[in-house]
Amino acid sequence: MQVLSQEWTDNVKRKPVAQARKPRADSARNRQLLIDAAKTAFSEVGLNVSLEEIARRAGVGIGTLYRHFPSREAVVEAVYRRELEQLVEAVPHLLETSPAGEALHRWMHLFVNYIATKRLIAPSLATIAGRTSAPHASPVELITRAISTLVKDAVRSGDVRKDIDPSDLLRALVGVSYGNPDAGWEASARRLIDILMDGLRRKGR
Amino acid sequence: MQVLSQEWTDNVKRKPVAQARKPRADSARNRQLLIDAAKTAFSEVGLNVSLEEIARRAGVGIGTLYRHFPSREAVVEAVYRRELEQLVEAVPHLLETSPAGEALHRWMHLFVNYIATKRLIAPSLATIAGRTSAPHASPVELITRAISTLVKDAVRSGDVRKDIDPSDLLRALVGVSYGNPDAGWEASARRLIDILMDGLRRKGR
DNA sequence: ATTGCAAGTGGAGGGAACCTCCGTTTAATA
DNA sequence: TATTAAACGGAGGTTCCCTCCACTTGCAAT
Repeated sequence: MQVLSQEWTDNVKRKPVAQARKPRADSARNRQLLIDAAKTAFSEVGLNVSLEEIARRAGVGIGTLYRHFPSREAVVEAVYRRELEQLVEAVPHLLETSPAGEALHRWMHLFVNYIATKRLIAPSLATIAGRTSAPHASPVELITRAISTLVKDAVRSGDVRKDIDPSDLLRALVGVSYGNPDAGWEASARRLIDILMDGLRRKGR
Repeated sequence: MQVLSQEWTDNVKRKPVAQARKPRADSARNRQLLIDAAKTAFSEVGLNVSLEEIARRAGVGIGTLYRHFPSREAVVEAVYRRELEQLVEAVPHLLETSPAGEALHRWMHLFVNYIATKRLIAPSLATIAGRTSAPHASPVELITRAISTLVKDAVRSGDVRKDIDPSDLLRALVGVSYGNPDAGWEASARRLIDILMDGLRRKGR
């Protein structure tokens, strides 16, 4: 489920004049440790947590953090990117291990996690938004594709009613997550999602 | 045109047991100097300009800055608030010194200034949004009221056509300012405003 | 296995920014 | 003019940022 690091992906595409060596295992491991540590540190301490503390939590030196992420924003972006990746890549996994209806239901809860992270880091994400280079699909696209797959499967298997448009469902998810008083929005969103799911299951009896 | 400082307004309301002394003139002056310095420093250096530089530009000590604004966010908020105040309070002044049509035109350009500031400081404004206490009118309300006054006067005086809804005009202003590529949005917005104004003046001939 | 070495690591340290604290100054009143 | 509380300023302790480089480690070739 873990995706390869961005650097490695890039290296593969590099011109193969004396082809590059495989990246070291510890490098990739440390990168993951740093992103994990950053995510929890952001939520526990706040967005202004010192980079030194993030390095400490990850069990690496501050120099290592700076090699992987040249700036605070790079750290934030990495956290966000990974969250998005996990959301998208969870789809095939969920469809393999659960009935399609339940896969959809679980994914909607993952979506709440994603929004939680996004809310947390939105302030410093703002400055880098709109800077996406050409070959990257937009988050909205990726998410739309993901939910469409799930809905289609769930409809085909008869787990949910036919008259449901994935885009409508996505709008509902965004609605229950965003247009909300700040305190307790997450619990509220999860309750509403469960209700929504119940509604989806009674297929227009 | 300058509004009284927040502190003084509050003091007036305080219980008059041995009534408070008038606040010192230098205090209010320094507050204004700080806000001015902060605004230009933000636009010239960036949002991360050090508070020490802001104090230096204002010609006051760092301790003075911290007495007036306990945190960086407080500075940002003060800049934004004053910008909003100026936008709203410009209305009567403009109406006194210009024909109603020109007052409206000039105000629309002030609106671009306001948006420019807002764009600049939006990232750190995000964290304090939605924290407004009860007795404060929302920015949208204030602005709507302002533009309504201007439009009504301009219609009454015959400077602009009758079939113009202030809300529509506001939406247009937001449109030309926001939904735009980042570079050069300001010049573009000003050109469009001039065109818009020409349109408003030909009263459905 | 051994070895060469590029890639990766860690943390000391210089510099910048934050923020407090308190002795000094100054504006408002009597 | 004298009094006094409010406001000022900036030294300095603390924290954080970020670079630099001597050291370590994993990959690949032998």
